[in-house]
Amino acid sequence: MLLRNNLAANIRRIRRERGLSQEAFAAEVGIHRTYATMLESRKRNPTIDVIERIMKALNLEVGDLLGPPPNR
Amino acid sequence: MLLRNNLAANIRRIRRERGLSQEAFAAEVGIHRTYATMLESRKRNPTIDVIERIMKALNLEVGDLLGPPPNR
DNA sequence: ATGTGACTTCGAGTCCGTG
DNA sequence: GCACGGACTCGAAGTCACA
Repeated sequence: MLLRNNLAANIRRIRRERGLSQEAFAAEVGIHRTYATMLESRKRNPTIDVIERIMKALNLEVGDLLGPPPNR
Repeated sequence: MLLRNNLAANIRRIRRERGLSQEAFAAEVGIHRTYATMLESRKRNPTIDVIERIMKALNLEVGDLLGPPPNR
């Protein structure tokens, strides 16, 4: 399993758990709306600074974002 | 604590635990010698693909690399 | 509200070397 | 063996128009 895929799945899952649209999520994190879309579709290869901003904005641990997503 | 700092400390710690030089470590992971130096000195902002290559090369979990380093 | 292609700028990542 | 530097390429960051 690729880290990039874990990230995509975890973002989408957590974002929906919290009832956020991609736009609201992007605003929280401080990234562009379209960039958020691209992360969820595994089209980009983000740096750890971006990962960090997501973690801080959503109060997450690294495992929550990059670990294997719960299989559902 | 910044993710970039965790990474730097964890790489250096694990690399030394395994008795690898920076050069040997870089060769294992498949990155450049000088880039390995820069990661350990927190001078660069790697992508998650690089993180992944380090994890796979050294058989690590995300928490081992990006989590808070053991305080010793 | 989500997704895509295209664009510019700047830094990720490599390669040469030095002390 | 490690830190640091300059010069280079290409891809990530960040944005937009449009569907």
